[in-house]
Amino acid sequence: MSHNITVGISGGVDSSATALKLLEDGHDVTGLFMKNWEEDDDTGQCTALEDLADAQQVCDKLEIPLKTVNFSAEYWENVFEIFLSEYQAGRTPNPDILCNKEIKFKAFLDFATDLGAEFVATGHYARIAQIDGQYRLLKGLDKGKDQSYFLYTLGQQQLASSLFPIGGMQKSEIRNLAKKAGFNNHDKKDSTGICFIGERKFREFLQRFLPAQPGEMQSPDGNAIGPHQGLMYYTLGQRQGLGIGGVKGATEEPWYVLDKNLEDNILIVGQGHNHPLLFHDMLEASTLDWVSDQPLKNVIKCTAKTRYRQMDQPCTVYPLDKGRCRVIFDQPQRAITPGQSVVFYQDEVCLGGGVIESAMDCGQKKSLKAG
RNA sequence: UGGGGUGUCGCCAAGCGGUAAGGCACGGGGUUUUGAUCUCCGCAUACCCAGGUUCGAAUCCUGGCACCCCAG
Repeated sequence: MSHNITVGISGGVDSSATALKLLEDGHDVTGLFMKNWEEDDDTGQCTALEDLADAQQVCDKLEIPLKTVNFSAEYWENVFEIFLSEYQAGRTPNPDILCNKEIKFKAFLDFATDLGAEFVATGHYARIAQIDGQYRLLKGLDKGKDQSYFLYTLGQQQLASSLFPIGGMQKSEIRNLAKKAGFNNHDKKDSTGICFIGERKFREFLQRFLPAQPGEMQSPDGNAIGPHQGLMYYTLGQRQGLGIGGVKGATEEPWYVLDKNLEDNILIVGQGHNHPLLFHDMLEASTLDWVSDQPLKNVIKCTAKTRYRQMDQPCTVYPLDKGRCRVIFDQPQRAITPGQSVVFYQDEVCLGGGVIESAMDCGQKKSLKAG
C-alpha cells in the first residue's frame, strides 16, 4: 500500500537513494531539506547551497516536491548549546547523537507529521524491525557504514514513524542506484564533520565559542612537558595538536592525552598509543535511552561501543539508581571518554545507550600487550 | 676569564674524511555523519661563524662566538 512519506533530503547520495527506493515502492514521497546552521564553512564555501542544489536536482529527476525548513533555532538551543557546555566542562560530547534525538527525530518528525506525513524516512544505515510487537533498531547491513550508534536514543514512538529504506543495502549499491538514476551526487564524497555544520578545523572552531584557557601539560608523575591552550580543546587518547617534539631522555614514541585535571587546569600526557593509563575496564553512564522504552531492570550481558565504528566489545551492564548504569568490559578499553556515548548491542540489535560519565578500573585489569 | 664538555631540521637525535639516518612535531591526502584514533605522502644543497688542510670535511686543524659542568 502506498503511504505519504517525507524524506529528509540532504543533497547526499544516501538520502537521494532513499527517496528513489520509496518512490519505486509506490509511495507518495515528498523531499524535505533542512538547514540548521547559518554560516559557511572554513573555506568560505556555502555548502548548504550546493547541497540544496543537489537535492533539487534529485527531486526534479524524481519528479517529487522538495520543501525546505530551517531548524537553526532549535539546533542552536537543543544541540549546540549543550555541545558547548559539555566542552566547557572538559567533556567530549557527540552532537550528532543529540541532533538525531532533538532535530531529525523530533523537530523534523513533528514538522513532517503536521504536514500530513505518515512516516519520515532518512538515509541512515540502520534497520527497523518489528519483533514480538516491539520495534527494534538493527544495525545497517553494510558493516562499514552501520550508523545505529548515532540512533540509540530513538524510542518506540520514533521508530514507529520512521523508515530507513537503505539500511539493508551496501554503500556501493547505493552509488550504483544513484548513478543509474542520473543523480549528480552519485559520486559525491561522503559528508563528514558535525552534521549540518560540516568539516572544520576543530580547535579553531571551538575557539570561536570557548576562549582559550592556557595551562600546563604534565606527565603522570608531574613533570612539566609544555603548555596547552585549554583543556576543552583536547580529548582523551588524542595525539594531534599537542605539539610535543623530542624530549631529552624520553623515548621516540608520540605523546597522547591521558587525562584532564580540571581543578588545576593540567593536561596529563604520556607516550605510547597503548599507555596503560589510557585503559579502563569499567565505566558509568547516565541519561540512558533504551529503544524498548523500558528502563534497565536486570544485569545484562551484551556488547558495547564506546565510540562510533568501534568493534563491539563484550561487557556486562549493571543498573544503578538515578537512571545510571555501570558497564564492566571483559577487556580493558582504550580512552573511554566522558561525554561520548556508550551504545549497547546484542548481535544486530541496538538496545540503547547512555552518556559516559566516568571511566574506572574494577581491579580485574588484564595485562596489556605491549605495542 | 683555571680546567672539562657541547654546538647537525621547530624538538630529540644518528653521523667519527667520501658526498646529511631515524623519531617527534608540523603540513597535506585517505578513512570517518561527533571529537579522537589509524593510515599515506611531504618536510635540512645543509651541519654555530670565519679561515685552513685535502680530489673530497658535519666529520681534521686554527681562531672566534654561544651554552653547559667542575673549580674559583
